[in-house]
Amino acid sequence: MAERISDAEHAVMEVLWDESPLSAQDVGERIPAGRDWSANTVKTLLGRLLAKNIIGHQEEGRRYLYRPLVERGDYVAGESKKLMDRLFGGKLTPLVAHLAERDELTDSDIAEIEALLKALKS
Amino acid sequence: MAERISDAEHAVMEVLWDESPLSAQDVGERIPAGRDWSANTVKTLLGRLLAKNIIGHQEEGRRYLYRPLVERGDYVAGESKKLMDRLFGGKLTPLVAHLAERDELTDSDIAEIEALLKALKS
DNA sequence: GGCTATTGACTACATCCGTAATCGAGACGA
DNA sequence: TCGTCTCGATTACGGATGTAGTCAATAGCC
Repeated sequence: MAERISDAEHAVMEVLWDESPLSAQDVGERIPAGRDWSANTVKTLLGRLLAKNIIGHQEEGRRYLYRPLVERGDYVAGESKKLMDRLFGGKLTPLVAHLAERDELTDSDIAEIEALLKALKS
Repeated sequence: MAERISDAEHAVMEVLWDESPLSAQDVGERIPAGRDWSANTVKTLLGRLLAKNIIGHQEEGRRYLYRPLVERGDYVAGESKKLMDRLFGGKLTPLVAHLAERDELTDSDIAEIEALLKALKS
């Protein structure tokens, strides 16, 4: 397992993580606009995710309802780790330092993170 | 520009970011073990990176020396942002929170980041 | 001057990805 | 019962990717 989730597949997963189980049609309706897919495309992606055992299905009448088999948290953890490993030698500090250097952290971001860290230490 | 760098290409870039200019052969020798590429593979990747204008070359005798045209920092910034946008709504705080929750932050990580943030505020 | 080794260029090819059309089986209305 | 609509399954297809072989030019060796 631990099969790769492609970008298009990820969009489908976000829908299912947000709400499930859903039919193929429901998923299609919930795909964010901009990603202008035909119903067939959604079905193909669901099929691929099924084949990879990343989602499961249950019959409901003459159609399927799909639900995630993988927790969003697990997926997110894996992706985050991959990025940190690849670009920051596996450490978060350089990532934060990098963002700070790039002025991509506002004062309120900093305050939020400080508060979070304070809470973690208690 | 701002062409996509694939995974295999990224391995080549890391070598060049670390040291440049290098010949194709030098790059091949510096690719980390485990990634067991033939010399031809390295040359193909260099060619693709050249075509995308991500690296440049200069003649040195009858061969080329390659060097990056893109800063590692810029690349890293883009990738980090992409991850945060995709998984954390573009905010760093949830990423930190997520890692903390997963016990992927040691006490010394937390201390380091706190020190970093403190420095940022001054 | 011809043979051989090196180097970049070009070609190859299987897989994955994004996107979608088509097909076949069952459900449903006429 | 027959055509139609709806689903999932299968097939399609161009482009990117990972990996590598072959070709043509050149440069050095004998």
